[in-house]
Amino acid sequence: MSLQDILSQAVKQAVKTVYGSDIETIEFQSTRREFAGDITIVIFPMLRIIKGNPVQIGESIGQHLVDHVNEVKAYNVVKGFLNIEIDDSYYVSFFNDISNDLNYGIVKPKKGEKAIMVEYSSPNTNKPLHLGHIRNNLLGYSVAEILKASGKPVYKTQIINDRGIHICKSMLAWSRYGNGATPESTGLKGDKLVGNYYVKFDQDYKKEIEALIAEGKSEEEAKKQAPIMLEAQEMLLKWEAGDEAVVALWKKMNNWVYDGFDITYKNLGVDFDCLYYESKTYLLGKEFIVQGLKQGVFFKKDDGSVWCDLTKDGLDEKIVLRADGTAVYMTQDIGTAIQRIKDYPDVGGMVYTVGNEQDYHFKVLFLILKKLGFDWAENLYHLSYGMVDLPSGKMKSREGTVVDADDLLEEMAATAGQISEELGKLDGYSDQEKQELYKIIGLGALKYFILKVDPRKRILFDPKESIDFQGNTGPFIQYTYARIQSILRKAKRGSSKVSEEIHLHEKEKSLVKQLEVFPVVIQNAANEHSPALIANYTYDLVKEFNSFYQNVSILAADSDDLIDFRVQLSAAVANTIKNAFGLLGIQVPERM
RNA sequence: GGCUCCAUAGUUCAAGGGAUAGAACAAGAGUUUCCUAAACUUUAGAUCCAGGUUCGAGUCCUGGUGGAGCUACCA
Repeated sequence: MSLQDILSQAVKQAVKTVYGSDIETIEFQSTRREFAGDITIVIFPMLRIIKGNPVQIGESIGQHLVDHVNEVKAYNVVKGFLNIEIDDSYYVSFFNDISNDLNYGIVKPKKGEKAIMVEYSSPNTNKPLHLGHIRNNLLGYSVAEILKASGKPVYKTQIINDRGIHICKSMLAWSRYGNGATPESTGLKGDKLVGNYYVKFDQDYKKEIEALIAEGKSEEEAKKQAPIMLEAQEMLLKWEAGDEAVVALWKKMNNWVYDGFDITYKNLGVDFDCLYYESKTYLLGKEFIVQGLKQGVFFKKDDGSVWCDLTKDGLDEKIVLRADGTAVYMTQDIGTAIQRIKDYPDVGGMVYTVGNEQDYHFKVLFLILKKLGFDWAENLYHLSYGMVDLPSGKMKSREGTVVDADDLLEEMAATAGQISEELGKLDGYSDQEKQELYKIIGLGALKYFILKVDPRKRILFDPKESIDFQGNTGPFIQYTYARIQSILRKAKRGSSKVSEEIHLHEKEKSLVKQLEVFPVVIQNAANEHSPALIANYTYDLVKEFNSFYQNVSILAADSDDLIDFRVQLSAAVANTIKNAFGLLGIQVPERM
C-alpha cells in the first residue's frame, strides 16, 4: 500500500472518530520547501462536510495521525494546510525496496488487457519528411512507449498516403525530365529524388497558369485548364483503372520513397508494428455506410449523396459518400478503423497522432463510429498537436522555408560535435565512437526540445539559434546520467541494504521522494497522452540530483554506510533517468 | 459569420481550483587543489483587458483584445 493510501485511510478514520462524518476524497500535495514536512493535506475542501475552524480541524487530524500511524513523525498546521513529517525509516525502507529494481515504475502489459493502436507519421509519398513530421513521429512514438509502460499492449502503425493526384504529379514530372534517374544513379535518397520532381511539376504548372492568364483566362480557369494538370488527372484515372505502365511506375517510385523514409525513421529511432496503405484502404468503408443507412445513422439526399446529421451534437451535417457513390476521406477513415479492429481483435482503442488542423475531422469521425455502435469507439483519442512554426511563420515548401528532417538531424549531431570539441570532452575516443555520441547527444537535444512542450501548444523553432545544450535540455540530463556512470565506475559499490538507522539529509530525502512518484507520473502521462510530463519530471529529478551532487561528497562521505547509500541512490537516479528517457525515445550515453 | 484551440519574466517553457506563480536562456555577481564546470550558488524580472463564481482563480464562467486553425461531393 502506498503512503498516500495509508494516510488517506487514516485521515478518513480520524475525521470519523473526531467529527463523526465521512469524507470522500482527500487532497494531497507535496509540502512546499519553506515549511517543515513531506506531504501536505489541504483542509479547506473538508469544510463543506465538517463545519469549523480549518486550523483546529488540521490540529486534531494531525494529532490523530501521529498517534495512530507509524510513518507519521510530526505535523504542523499553517492556515488550512496540514503538513505531515514522515519518518526517515519509511523512505529508507522504501528505497531498499526499489533500488535494485531496474524496471522500477514500468508496468508490464497485463494479460488479457485490451491493446491500443497508436497511429503516427502517416506521410505523403511525394515529399520528404520535415520538421512537422518529426514532432508527429516523436509524439506518437513516445506516447506509444508511455502507454506500454503503463501496462497496456500497444501496436504502432501508420497509414501511408500513397495514392492520389499528388503522386501522379511526381510521376508525370519524372517521366518528362527524369531520363531514367534513380536513387542509385543520382546518389539521392529516394524520397528526396521523388520530392524534386514534385517541385518540378509545380514549377511547370505555375508557368502554364501564367501563360494562360496572359491569354486572358481567369486564374481559376487557368488552374483547371493547365495541360500538365489535365495530364496528371488523366494519369490518376489510368492508375485507378489499373493501367499496367502507370501502376508499375507508381510502385517503383513509391518504393524509392519508402527506402528513403526508412533511413529517416531509423535515424530518428522510431518504428512501426504494422503498416496500412491508403491504396488498399481507400475503397473501404462503403459497406458500413449502407449499414449505417439501415440503422438510420445516415440519410440520403435527393442527389444520392449520403450524409450524417450531427446538428444535434452541435456540429454540422457531414458528407460520408459522394453523389456518384465514391468514398470521401471520412468514408475511408471509418473503413480503416473498422478494418484495424478486424485485423487485430485484441485492440480496444486507438490513438491518432495528427495535427490540430484536423480536430474537427476526428471529432466527427469518433462521433460517427459511436453512432454506428462500436464499443471500442469510446476509446478513441486524437493526439492533436500544434504546428511547428518558424520565426518567419509557417513552413512553406513554395517559399523554401521547410526544415528538412534529414538535414536537421545532421545539423544537430554536428552542433553536438562542435560543442564537445570546444569543451575538450571525449579525448581518447575513436572517431567512430565520437560520431556515435554526437548523434545521441544531438538527437537528445532535438527530441527533448520538442517533447518537453505540451503537445497542444505551438512550437517556435528558430533554425538559426538552433537548440540549446545547456539548462533545461536533453544534453543536460544526458550529462548528469554520464556523470553518475562515472561515479559508479569509481565506486566499490556494495549491494547491501541501507541500514534503517541511517539519518537522511534533506537532499537525499528529496531525491527518494522524487523517485517515489515516478510510477504515478507514468500513469498520468499515459492518461493524458503527454510525454511533456515525463520530460519535466526527469528534469526536476536531475536538478535535484545536481544540487545533491555539488553539495555533498558521495565517495568521501564520513561513513561506509553513507557512501554505500549515496552510491546506491545515485545509481537509482541514473536508472530512473534511463527509464524515463527511454519513454521519450532518447538514449543516454555512458560518457560525454 | 459560426465553431475550436492558444495567450504567463526580454525569450523558450512549467504550475492536478490551493500557501510567497516555478525553471532555463539572455543580463548582473560568485564557485574549479575534491566524484566530469554541458555543472553549482546567487541578484533582478511575468499571469492580455474587464467583470463574475469561490474561503481561495494563471487555472472555472461571461464579455472584449490579439494570434492560429477548421468551417470542400480535397486528402
